[in-house]
Amino acid sequence: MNDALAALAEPRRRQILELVRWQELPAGAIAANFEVTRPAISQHLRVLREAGLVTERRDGTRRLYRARPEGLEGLRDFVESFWAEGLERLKLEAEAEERAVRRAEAATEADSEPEA
Amino acid sequence: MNDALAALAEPRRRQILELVRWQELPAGAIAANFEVTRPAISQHLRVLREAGLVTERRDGTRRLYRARPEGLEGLRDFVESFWAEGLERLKLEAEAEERAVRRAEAATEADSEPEA
DNA sequence: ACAAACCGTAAGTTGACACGAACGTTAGTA
DNA sequence: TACTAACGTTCGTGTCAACTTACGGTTTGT
Repeated sequence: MNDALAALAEPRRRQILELVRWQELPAGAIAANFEVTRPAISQHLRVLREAGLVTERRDGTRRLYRARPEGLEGLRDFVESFWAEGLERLKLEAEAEERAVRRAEAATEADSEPEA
Repeated sequence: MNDALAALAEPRRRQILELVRWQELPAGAIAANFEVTRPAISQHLRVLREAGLVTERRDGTRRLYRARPEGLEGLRDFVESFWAEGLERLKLEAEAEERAVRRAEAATEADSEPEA
């Protein structure tokens, strides 16, 4: 999960990941979509591969890359738990707030009723 | 989503986020949990705040911070869609592979049967 | 064996960022 | 008003990563 976060933090690597999301593409074809040099893309592909976000398959002189969704599993679990538990916390606080308001209202009634 | 990824890429910011996940804490108390100086933590808190991952509330001279799970919504959607569609793609490919195997088996039977 | 195609690697440069030291700001207190 | 506490901010420094250029390696075709 840690590696996936660092790999995804780079915008260009997210673009590369989008490219090989549905298609299997050779490194040269991927590099042709950007304005940076081919070695730069090659380095990005290595980071993505070491993070488990892409697979590499050799076909003759070419190397074919493809997105690997399983590499996002750890990050998915992290985000999902943080998201779910965070909303749960907000819900509990909202309920506690509501109870506090009701107590305040009850106290106000108790104060004003003797006067009424 | 973009900002959240860059903010979470830093390990220390993830630790800070864990600290204020359930508690609301002042900057000094957060800094006391680490071996870096308070200004460094203050800068991290600013990054987290600008990324929408924490809320800041002033109480006298102190500033209280707390995790803000809604800030993860964009990143959650990104990861979730990539994850779900990726697994769907793998499933479709597995089915296509199975059909190819069946065709190959049928062709083998058709070749061998005339000899039998 | 030789050349071409495809790709990764090594070294150097540059920009971004985390960090520490010093200073500034706001709020509470005598 | 002085004084202190709790933070934030600015500036200079070191480090890391993305990029380019140049080079080396591997596979395919002749």
